[in-house]
Order: sequence, then C-alpha cells, then structure tokens
Amino acid sequence: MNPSAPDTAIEIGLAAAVVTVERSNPQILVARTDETGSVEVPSGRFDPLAHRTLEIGLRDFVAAQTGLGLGYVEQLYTFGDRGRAAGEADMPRVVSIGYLALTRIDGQAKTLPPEARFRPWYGFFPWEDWRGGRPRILDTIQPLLDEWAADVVAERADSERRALSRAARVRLSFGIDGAPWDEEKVLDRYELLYEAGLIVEALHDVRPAALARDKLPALGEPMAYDHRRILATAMGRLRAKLKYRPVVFELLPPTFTLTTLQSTVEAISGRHVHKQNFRRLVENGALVEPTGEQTTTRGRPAALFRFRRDVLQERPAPGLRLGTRG
Amino acid sequence: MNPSAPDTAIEIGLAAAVVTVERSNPQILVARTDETGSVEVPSGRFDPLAHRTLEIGLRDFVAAQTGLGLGYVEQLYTFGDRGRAAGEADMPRVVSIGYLALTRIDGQAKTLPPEARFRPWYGFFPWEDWRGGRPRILDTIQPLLDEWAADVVAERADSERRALSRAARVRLSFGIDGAPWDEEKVLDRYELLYEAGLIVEALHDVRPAALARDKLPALGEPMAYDHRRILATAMGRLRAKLKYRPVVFELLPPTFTLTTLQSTVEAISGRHVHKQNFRRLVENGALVEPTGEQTTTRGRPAALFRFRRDVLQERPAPGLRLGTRG
DNA sequence: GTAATAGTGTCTTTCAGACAGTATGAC
DNA sequence: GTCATACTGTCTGAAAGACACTATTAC
Repeated sequence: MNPSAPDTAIEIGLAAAVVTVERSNPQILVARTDETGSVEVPSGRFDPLAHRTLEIGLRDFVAAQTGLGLGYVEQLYTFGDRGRAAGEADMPRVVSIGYLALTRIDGQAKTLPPEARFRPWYGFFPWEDWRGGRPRILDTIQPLLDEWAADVVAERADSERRALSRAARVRLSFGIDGAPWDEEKVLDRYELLYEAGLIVEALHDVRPAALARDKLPALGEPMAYDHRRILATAMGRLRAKLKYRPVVFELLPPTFTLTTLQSTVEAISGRHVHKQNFRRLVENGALVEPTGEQTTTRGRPAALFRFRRDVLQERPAPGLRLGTRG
Repeated sequence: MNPSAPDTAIEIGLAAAVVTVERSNPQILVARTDETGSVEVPSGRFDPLAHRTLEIGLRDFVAAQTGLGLGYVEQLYTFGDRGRAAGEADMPRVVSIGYLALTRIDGQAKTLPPEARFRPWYGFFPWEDWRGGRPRILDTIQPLLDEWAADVVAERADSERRALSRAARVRLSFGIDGAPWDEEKVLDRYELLYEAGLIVEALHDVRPAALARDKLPALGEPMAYDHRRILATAMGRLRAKLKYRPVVFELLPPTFTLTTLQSTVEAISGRHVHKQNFRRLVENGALVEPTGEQTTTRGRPAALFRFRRDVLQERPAPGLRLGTRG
C-alpha cells in the first residue's frame, strides 16, 4: 500500500521562536551566530530515542542551548520545501517544525550563556512596527514590490497556479490602495518579499526574481536557514491569538498595571490600541482583577492587576478583541 | 552544536482528511479498510526524492489511492507522540503530518476505486452533530467522563502538569453545567475521551484509565492509526475557518441557493444558524451575488447565487461569522 | 386551497469607536 | 503650580440577535 522505503534520509529539525516583551519591545531569543554572521534560534535535530514527544525535544534544545525553561509552547507549522533549508542536493532532507514559545524576561536574561541573547523582534521585521505610524522602510519596499508585480512575463507563468495576481497580493498583504493593514499577515508579507527576491535568505533560491546581492536593500536582519520564516509565522500566530486567548499574560509578571498590559499588547500587535476601549474590554471582559496594590513611579500611581484565571472556566474564547483603530 | 545523528530511522507520514458535503451531510474520504476492519484515510510515507514538497506528496497519495484531484489543501498539525502511531518499540518512529482538503462531490464519487469511498463524518464523531438538538450519545458519555474526572488519585498526579482540573476540562469541552457548547473544540473533546480511555484507539495506549474492551461503549466508528485524531483536528479547523475565510464555497458547486449554502454551513458546524441573520450576513457581507437564475424544485423557486471572488480583494477576513444561536 | 419552500421588514440590545475631560502623585 | 502619568463618563453608529410576517411555485 505504501511505496518502498525511501533511500534518502529524512531529518526532523525543531526550532523555537521564543518571544518575550521587555519594556514595550518584543524580543526573540537567539541561541548563536553562525560563521556568516547570521543568527539562529534555539533548534536541533529531533531524536526519537532521546525524546518521547516533539515538544519535549524542543524544550530540551532550548534548555540546553540557552538555559531557559519554557512555559507556554505551541506548534506552528511544518516546513518541508527543498531548497529552502539551505541544504545541498545530496544532503539529508530536513523537514523543520516551528514552535512558538512565550516567556517572561525576569532575571533569566542575565543567566544566558554568552552566545545566546534576546534580540528585538522588529530588527528582523522593521516593516511590521506601526506604533510610530507607517514605517519608513515601506517607502523602499513598495516600489520594489510594484516592480515585481508589474513583471508581466513572470506573472503569466504563475497566474495559472494562483487565484490572485501579484499586484493584488501585494495590495492585500501590505495594505496599500485603500486595503487595510492587517497586522496578522506577517507571514504573507515575508513570503511575498521572499518570492520577490528582496530578502537575503532568498538569494540561493528564487534565482530569476532576485536582485543582485549588492543591490538588495537592507530589509531587516537576516537569519540562518528558514528561521526568519518561522519567526514570521510565530508573530502572525501570536498577533492572532492575542484576540481570542489570554496569552499576553504569559509575557507579563504576576501583577501589572493596565498601562503595562496595554503597551505589551501594542508591542506585539505593532499598532496602537484605543486606551479607553482597551480598558473597558479588559475590565468588562473580566480578564483581570485589581490586587489592591499600587505602583509608585513618577506621575499618578497606577493600580496593580492580576490575571483572573477563572475566565478560562467561564468564557469559551477569552482574549483581547482589539479594534482596528488606535 | 547538534547532537550526533540519531540511529533510529524517522519516517514522515502524510495523511489527508478530505472533506466534502453531500446533501447536508459532511463526508470524509476513506481510502481502504485494514485487516481489523478499521478504515484509513488516504496517506503514505513522504519520500523527499519523489516529492518536491510535503503538499505535493500528499496530493500524489490522494490521487494514487482514490483517483481524486484536490483543490483546497491546508496543513493541520504534526503529531509525533510515541505509542500513538501504533508502532512497536523497535520500529521506525513515525511522525505524522495531517492535512485538511476540501472537495466537491460532483460526479467524482462514482469513479472511486472499489476500496475507497466517502463516509459520513458524524459516524466517527456522533457527539458532534447538534443539528437535531443535543445528541443522545452524550447521555452515555457524560457519566463516564464524570467518573473519570472524579478519579482523585489520578487527578492529583496530572494536576501538576495541567492548569485545569479534569472536571473543568470536561465541563468546558463538552459544554455542561452552563458552559456553552463550542463547536470548534472537536479535538479537545476527542483527546479527552481518548485520555479517559473511552475511545477504542486508546486501548493500546492509556492503560490504567481504559475500560476493558468489551465494556467500552460504542463511541463512533474507530479508524486506523491516529487517523481519527487527524479527522478531529480537521473538523475543528474547518469549523473555525468557516467564520473568517470563504471556504464553504470550496464545497459547493459554482452556483447554489442560499438555503443550500446555509445547510452546508450547518452540516459542517453541526448546529443550526439563524436564517434571517445568515442571509443578511451573506448578502450584506457581499460574499455572494445573484446569477439571475432560479431553481425549479417543489415549493417556491429559489434564486441562484455564486461566490463573489472579489471579496478576497476587498476585505481582509471574509467569512461567515456565525452567531451562537440557531 | 394546501403543502412546501423562499424570502422580507423592523425592533432591541450590545459593543466598538470616538469624544474630552478629571484625579493623584512627585518635585 | 507644573509635569507626568492614571483614570472616567458618555455619545454615536453599526451590527448581532431575535421577533413574525409575506411570496411564489406545484398539485
């Protein structure tokens, strides 16, 4: 019933996008830097003898490479395309499973091994941070994407496979010409830039479209292998999940002010949210409860809150339904 | 940096949950029946030499085993837990990647090979069909789950790992004691029944909890390997996706009546939806447009509609936001 | 007419989005 | 008092949810 045993070895790579937020800045855990200067996230080859489940394997790799114990972990996607794992023709085929993990920064950052550190997420995806308005870098990106979309010869070739034209995909992913910016489409945008050959990682892959290396604009810091793709998947998923699961609290200390909560949400979603509406949502939604304590920073002291664990038992999908306007 | 090469072979299994809806009944494509009488969905071992991508491999398996060409395909999840792939200790470890595919039934069903056929989805998950009110089988399931939840000794052991108690999980997944029924939690429910040892497939796995085989209630038809788990994942995803992507149309012919559209949605989500609100959503949401044609069945003729492909370019997440009440 | 199915019209409640203010502390 | 930050009250308009009614065909 099944074909005969394949004679190419298959390896399963596990990779973790470990996210935290430090003072309004999303950070991603990198485990090391390779010879070419590209950073790698914690990752390794799955060994069924050593690891009872995939997730256990992943946790082990993160612990071994960075010393960090993970809390929340979620599988994202399994990538298997040849040519995108930086492998040569006769090397074993690597299928990589990406994970999202959330952690609090606490004191842990201090105890990281020398190679490992947390790096700002938006350094890898500068076009994703709209907190200060439309990011400048889009002025560089847009004309290049338009040029790619206008390449009619190539367009005809791939239009058979795809329902949407290149131009339409650019418009929708990047929210131009009246299309709204959808902060969840992180992966779509990355893949589009990749296909258009504007991403350094694509150089060895999408030959015809790619610009020469020295003509490539600097579109965020590259990563090794397909790690930046996994990161894009992670952020897209996290941005989506924020809205229907109480995942933000995995990133916050046990007690926090509403302002901290809000700016953490803004940090991840990359956009401002409306302050009054946000507070109303959080309090009416009974997601948090006051501890009675207050902070003492400069300015008016803020009330401290904690996550109300009970919501999990009350409502089916408790999250922070964010509006579209800040 | 990585551990040395593992000496256990790894295999990647691909399996497809191919869904269609025939006259208000969701169907699932089974490719064959094994020696013990369990059915299997189209599946096979991924061979990197033969298949450029995972998805191409999957499409090939479905085509080879059932003759069906797939349209919409989506990756679901990668399962890797030992003991749940029905493998013995020294057999290669199988990691299985589940896919959801949607297809129209058309004439294709007629041309299926003898072993393959479409089978009603709710035959495998009888507790998921609430279109006729609360399914009777829950009267059998509930006391058994309650008993399992009341097993305090076992509870203590796993409460360290889990945030929610067994009782709370039962309550939330199955919507009892005032908790609402969430039709998307298909996998949660299946996993709970599995853990409680009430599912035939669990017999070789969760020893202590399991009832003796002959005392097991008939909780839906079993499947080979982890195929029923993949099915549960598929239906959960499909039920969720219905609400924010225009996926129903993949299951319908090019033109259809609003009643057909509604009953297809109801078939998948397993609950009734409010007729007027549904029509308002569909028409105001500009998801469909009238063709001008009409049907001639008995009763008043119905106007025919087609999917408005343009919505894909207009709105970020066009779907059929269903209410909670029918 | 009756059975069968298709297709309104409109009220109420909820909630997202927006406005512009007031409160409390450190210095 | 000034600066800085925290917090609140209330209007508006769009949808979700629910009500019951009318329309068009076959027989």
